[in-house]
Amino acid sequence: MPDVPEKLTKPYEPSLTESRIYKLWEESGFFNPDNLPCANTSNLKPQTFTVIMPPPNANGRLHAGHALTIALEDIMIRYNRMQGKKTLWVPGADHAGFETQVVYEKKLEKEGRSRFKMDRQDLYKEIMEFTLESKKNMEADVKALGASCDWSREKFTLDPSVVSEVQETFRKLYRDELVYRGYRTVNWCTKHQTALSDVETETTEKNDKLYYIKYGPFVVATVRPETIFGDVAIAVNPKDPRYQKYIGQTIEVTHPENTLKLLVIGDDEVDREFGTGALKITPAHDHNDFRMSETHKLPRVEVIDQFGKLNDKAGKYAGMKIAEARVKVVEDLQSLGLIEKIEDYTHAVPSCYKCNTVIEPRVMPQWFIKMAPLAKRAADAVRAKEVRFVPDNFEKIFLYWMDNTIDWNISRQIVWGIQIPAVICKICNKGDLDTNTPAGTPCPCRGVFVADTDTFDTWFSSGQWPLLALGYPNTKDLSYYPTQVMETGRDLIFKWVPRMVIFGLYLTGKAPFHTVYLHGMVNDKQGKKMSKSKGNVVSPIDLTTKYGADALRISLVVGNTPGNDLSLIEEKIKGYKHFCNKIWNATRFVLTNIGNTTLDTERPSLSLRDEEIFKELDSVVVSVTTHLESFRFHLAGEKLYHYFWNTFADTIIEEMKPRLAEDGDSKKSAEWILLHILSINLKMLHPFMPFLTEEIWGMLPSSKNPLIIEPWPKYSPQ
RNA sequence: GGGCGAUUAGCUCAGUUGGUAGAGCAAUCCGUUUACACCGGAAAGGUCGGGGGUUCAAGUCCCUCAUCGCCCACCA
Repeated sequence: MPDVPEKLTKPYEPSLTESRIYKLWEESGFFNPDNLPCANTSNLKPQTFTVIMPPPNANGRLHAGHALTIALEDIMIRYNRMQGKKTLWVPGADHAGFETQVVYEKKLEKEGRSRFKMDRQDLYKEIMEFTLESKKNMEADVKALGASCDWSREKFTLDPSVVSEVQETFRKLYRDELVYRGYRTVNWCTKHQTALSDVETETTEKNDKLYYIKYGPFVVATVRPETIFGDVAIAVNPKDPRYQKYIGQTIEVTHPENTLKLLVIGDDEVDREFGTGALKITPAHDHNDFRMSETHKLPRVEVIDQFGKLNDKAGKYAGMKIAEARVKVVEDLQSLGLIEKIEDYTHAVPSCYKCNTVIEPRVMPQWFIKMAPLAKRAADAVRAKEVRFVPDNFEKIFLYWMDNTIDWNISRQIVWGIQIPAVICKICNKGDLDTNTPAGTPCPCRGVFVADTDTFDTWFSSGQWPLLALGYPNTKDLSYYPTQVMETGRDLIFKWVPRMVIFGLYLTGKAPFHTVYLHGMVNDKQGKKMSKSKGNVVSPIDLTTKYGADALRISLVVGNTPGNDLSLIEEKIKGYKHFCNKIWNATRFVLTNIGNTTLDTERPSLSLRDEEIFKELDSVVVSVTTHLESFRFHLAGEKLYHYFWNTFADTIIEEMKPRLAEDGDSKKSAEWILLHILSINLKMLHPFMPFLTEEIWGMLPSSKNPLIIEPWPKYSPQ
């Protein structure tokens, strides 16, 4: 019996293989496309294949969804690398502005500290230290999963070059009049003390009361009686015969604290069927009412401050929190006989997606991006099929989003982020680029321009990520742009994907990727979303330790169709660990039975039955290749699994056993068949199960290059 | 109120252009034959959510209903 490596005589043990093999790959340099054979041999420009990794948040460990991302992207990358393409996968880390700030604030809270009592610079420095430390852990997790990405090109969203380019984009938008300083209602979180974009709010069902309040000749229905001090008008539908006669009149309304003069306006937006058909207008604390104040030129009276308390406009209610004031105001209105009735009412209320605090719309000066023209270009590109979606029904969702944009508030009142390169006047709220107007310049309003301390919404920088990750505007790597595939979670179809398309088109005229592959969410075994509060979070690193990265990877991919959610079932991973061992044991059998046959041994003459075996293998190669080209990774993986186990191991090996016991040509050809089928299987399995296959590849007699750069099998060897 | 997805074997899910239903796990029986018990073999298990339609043929296309899930939404 020929010698087989000692480790092959025992069951497969991933922990003895994985970190060693990863190191081998790193040292080979093949993660970097500049070192690939195709980069150095041909004088022709080799075809490139590029994927930009969605940069994981550098504020914790990877979760199960990341593992799916890594598995899918690494499959694409390894497959295309083996196809001989100049293949680049750029890793990154996201500072994740508000997300990280929230994580860090929780940490501060536990220590009995508060960001509001800290110096901006000190806070920034602390979060930076925390982030850089977390970043290391996150990167170790990415490596543990086997990601064959080019670490020499890794980017962090707070790298100085990234920061300055993000700021430059803002300046360009400003010059192109696509960014403006607006004074409008924004989504204000009273806990986190910052404005949020619409995608950072979550609507939750709330049971409230609907109060019918007498307003002079009207009765208006409202859930927010505490805002009556900010009322400036009553709106009715102009077609409503009940109220038509009042339109244009000013009516006097008595409240507990004061008497208001309210203009009656007619507006088609008012639903005649809801409530009483008459609506009180509070422009400073309601997005709708604000819009009406624009069309009808109404004043805006602020009555709630940044902490969610009533201000002195509310007289004796000043200083009270919203909930408390509501109770008191209702009591007082009732004693004045001004409440006609109170109904139970269930409605959807936007709240902060991090702390669930009800969002308070507040009028604030902030920077906004004009979305309509940018979104139109993105929609056009998608309609022209310059960008396609897998699965394709996401195209509809994307287009719906692009056709219904509202201007994007990019100012955040937090320190953790990229500072907006602007100056503002705190008196008149005018703003300008820092490069146009240096801080300290007097403002015509007799104020003075000071540096804006606000930071960008994190999606403003991540929206430019495909370019930033390639070092834009530095041209060295721009030959990799546009990239081929953007693979990410389906929840990012509106948070992230459109912004990347928009900025890619805006900055270069080209969409940043041709294909958007969206995977579903990885849920727990009951199909429930994983969350820390539910305590059902499963760490991919724990699973890797227990079953091996290969088993985890392929179990996440097989049976998982794009766009659909996946239940993470440990039994399934265990099943694929068994598959790893099956491959391991089949290899042991082959290597102990092939005598002197090597990968270089010439093809012997084959029987008719042997030809059939290779014909079947050919059809597997064709089908696996087609599936991979068509993003059907789940089918490619399943096909390989069954071919290896049921056909190769159960049938072909068994069939060859008697021949191996003989002597002569039949034995020789049997040896050759076994080694070659094993070798072709290893190549095709490599993108799915890189560690195990690379380890075994190195044991095959006369294998030279590492498997990572072996050519993808096209057809059976002749 | 709108949109999307799902509904297939006990469980988790596949089933690409329509052509007589598949896998893993679980459960049943047999087997320890020198790659592997993290194994092999055998058998069992589904009127593909209901109803209609198109077709020679439908899990697959169309309509409709039901249930579940997700997302979006400015009727105060």
